[in-house]
Amino acid sequence: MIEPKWQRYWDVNKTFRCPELPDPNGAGKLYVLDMFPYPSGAGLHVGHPEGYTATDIYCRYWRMRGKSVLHPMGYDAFGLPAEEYAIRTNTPPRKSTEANIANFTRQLKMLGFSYDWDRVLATTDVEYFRWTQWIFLVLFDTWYDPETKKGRPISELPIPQEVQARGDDAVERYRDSQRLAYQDDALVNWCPALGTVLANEEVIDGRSERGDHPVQRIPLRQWMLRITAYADRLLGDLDSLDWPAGIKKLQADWIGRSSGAEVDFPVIDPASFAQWKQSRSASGFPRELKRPDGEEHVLRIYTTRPDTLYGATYMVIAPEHPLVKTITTPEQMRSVEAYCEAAAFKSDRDRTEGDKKKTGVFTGAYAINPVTGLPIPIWIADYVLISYGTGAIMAVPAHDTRDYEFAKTYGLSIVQVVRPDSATDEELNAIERGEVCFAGYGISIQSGSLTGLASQDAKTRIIAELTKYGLGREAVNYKLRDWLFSRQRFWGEPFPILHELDADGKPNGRIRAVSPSDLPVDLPHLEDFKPHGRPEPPLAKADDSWLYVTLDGKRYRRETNTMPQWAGSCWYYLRFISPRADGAFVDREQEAAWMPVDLYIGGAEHAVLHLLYARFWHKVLYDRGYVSHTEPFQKLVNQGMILSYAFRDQRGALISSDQVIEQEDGEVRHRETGEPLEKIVAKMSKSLKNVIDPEGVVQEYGADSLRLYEMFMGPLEATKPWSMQGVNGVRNFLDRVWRLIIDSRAEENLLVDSISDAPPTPDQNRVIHLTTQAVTRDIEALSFNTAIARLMEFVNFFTKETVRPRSAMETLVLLLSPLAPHLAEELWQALGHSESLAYHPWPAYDEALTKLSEIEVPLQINGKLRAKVVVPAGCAEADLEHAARNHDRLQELLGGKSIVKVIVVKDRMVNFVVK
RNA sequence: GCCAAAGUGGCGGAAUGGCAGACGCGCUGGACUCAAAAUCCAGUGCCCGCAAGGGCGUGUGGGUUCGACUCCCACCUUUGGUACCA
Repeated sequence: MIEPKWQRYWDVNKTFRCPELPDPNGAGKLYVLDMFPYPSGAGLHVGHPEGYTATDIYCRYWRMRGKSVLHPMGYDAFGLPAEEYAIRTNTPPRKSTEANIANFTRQLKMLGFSYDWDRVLATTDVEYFRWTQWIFLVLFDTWYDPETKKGRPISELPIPQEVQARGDDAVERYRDSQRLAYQDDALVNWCPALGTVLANEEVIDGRSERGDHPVQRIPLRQWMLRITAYADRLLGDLDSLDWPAGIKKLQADWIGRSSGAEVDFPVIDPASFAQWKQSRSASGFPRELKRPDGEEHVLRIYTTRPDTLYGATYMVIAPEHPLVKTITTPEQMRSVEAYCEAAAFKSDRDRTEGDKKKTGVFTGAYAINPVTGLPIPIWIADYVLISYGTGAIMAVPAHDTRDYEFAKTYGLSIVQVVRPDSATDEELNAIERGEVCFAGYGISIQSGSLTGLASQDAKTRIIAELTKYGLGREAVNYKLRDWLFSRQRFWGEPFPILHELDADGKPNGRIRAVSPSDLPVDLPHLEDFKPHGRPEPPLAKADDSWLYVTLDGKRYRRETNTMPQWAGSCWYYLRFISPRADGAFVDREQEAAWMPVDLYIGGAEHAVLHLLYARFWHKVLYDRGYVSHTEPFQKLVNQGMILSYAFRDQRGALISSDQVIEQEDGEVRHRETGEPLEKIVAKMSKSLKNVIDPEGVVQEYGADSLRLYEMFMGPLEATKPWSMQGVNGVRNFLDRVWRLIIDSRAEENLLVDSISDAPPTPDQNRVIHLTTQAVTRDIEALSFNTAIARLMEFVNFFTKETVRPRSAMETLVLLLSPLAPHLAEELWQALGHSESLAYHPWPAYDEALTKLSEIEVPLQINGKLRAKVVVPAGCAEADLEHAARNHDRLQELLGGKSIVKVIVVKDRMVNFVVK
């Protein structure tokens, strides 16, 4: 078994240990990162080795090219599955997590990845999350200055006069409200059965994804991170990144910047509108609306289409809007209350999923359209979300599909104010009659001073007018929300936060950060961390000795929420740089030397959450001067998903693969019914019994075969199906490489007789240089499938050669070594080397030697291939044309036709255009 | 609905606008063998033809070009993602 031998060798010799700083005499630094795995009990699946092999090849290649390579691995080990498993088996999560990590490490080493194992870390290591907590304190100690567009220390926060006047307590509260980490009452998905809040993604149709338990929306005081402050920078800096365009777009859409205007609609008697307008004209547009009081109410809306303001025929506010209670008329109160109550029960997802039938209820109240002066009805509908914009909209049914649908349902009036630039009369009539909704840009009509303007110009114009009369202003909105950062779970990082208690032992609302010198705040030992059905975190059940702290004569209770799983993965790439650093989360000098990550490979499922969260933390750390770059991951590549074959019967039902018989003619039938089945490609799943276990593949075919197959399947970024026959194919190739060099009849590794010290023949030399060139280019481009194909061609060629120069075989072994390192090391040794080839210089190639002296050039007539002519390589175009014209076959075909034009491409082709 | 990626032999897939199908799987034939496996050699897009050769071929329809898998337009299909964001 040569694989364990070399794995031991690399381990014992620490072959892939990375220096603290890049070698100043080397070819530069390279930081290559894998998305570290969640160590589940199931072990590695075939998707892990795909990305990990790709990065491993890249690293091994660049080491041979002389770069200092940082290539670490770790574990993202906090999280709900571990906790659930712990509850089921009644074992502490730390114990099962450690066992899973040990298993993952064993499996990863079995695949021969060239990680620097001295740098391994887990987010659950106390010494790791000590610094996760420390970074949280940085967030807590930072406010975002919109002037400089930077995060700054909270001590530099200017305190407004009126706050200062109200005393220290008010100042403290004001500071707390401006921090990047702050507490807020948020509506959360609370699942009593699971005893935790759930992310929106974990709730389906009002029930939990796990266990199918009911989920309620309840307000809970939660920790939030002010990621919205960084929305503009997170969006703008995407430009500088070498990421797939699709992922950038996904992030941009997630941030969801839109621009438009805010407009105020007064809820008053039409008779007093003129007076209101005049007072607004004088006072200007108020920065913030006063809390609802007295007679005069104002609805502020946000719109991206202020140019359609004249077409606003009604308004809609969210059921949670603060004005619901105050403006609803007594007659409507009952139905409004019923509607709002029903809406409260639904989650955001519920409200937006399923059938999109619009529902709503009339408040009985009217607002004045500030440009037409006409009263328009105010409705409540759950298609308006309180969490976006101002929670209220102006409805323009003629030019917004949602408003249109709503208006049609409730018989509200539709007024057209935009005419399409180009449309048939029929279409124009249909819009005019309100039979269709036109949501595009065009020319404003029936819109006062805007009439005749193109939509974009109308926007600019109306915003100017609104601003002038104090009715509105230009505004920007984001879909991105602040990040709900706390969880009611045991298995996560405790917050380094203390709540001050009053004399009765109740929190008085003042909070205090744990001093950095008192970190880490370790998890307490809990006998019972099971959910109890109340939204109190499990840590509340900790011993008093953990829970209560006395500092400076004051009593405090620890924060009992824990951080979400994302926390640890937000900065692990920094810890890898100096994993044992004691005085800081990362060593400054080393950070500056290794960052940014030059290549980051992982699945596309992290396109938004992890990659956005990590960028956010990095920018805060940058603003506070702790890291030297604005972005962490310079180049990102998403590996494609590996699928597996599955079977479907005539009704379309999926059939478990152990129920299937494949016949010799390729037909597949059901084992019991004999029914013919369709072979399809599907995600691997337990129920389909089509899961491929990488460990089993290693046992049967070897790690090099698994690595090579996963790279040979197709382009790294493509989704592709697994085929065991394909694994066998690459295994055959590796065997052929072995037999090319090693005499398999002998017991020991003796070289085959045909290997000689003779120099390569010109033909052989051409193959050597051509292959070196192609493999070099392909590995650098992460095009491993074609690199392997080129090596196969090399082997096919030399298998036929009866004299195989040693130098050619050495080149082959070196070119193969990043892809199939175990076999390559063994062959390298057999070829007489005592050192590992891991740092042996990569073979060089001479482009001149890759060229043939004579080439065959295709001859076309009217673009159709008709003949070929052999000419010296690089021969002049005139000579090439001459050779083509003199070609017998071509002359025959050209006979009697007049040549209109001849296109000659040097070394490529000649095309005769004839009539 | 919207967004993204992709449609090439029996299958996975190759092809800076210039010989479509590299490489692998599968299949067919041959060598070796008592036989089988393994291995090696040859062939393998489809159609017509004994052959030489010819015709047709990269989802569909159009376009640009001397020349299109590749560029442009429209459409169809598949796979991901997303969902009332005003």
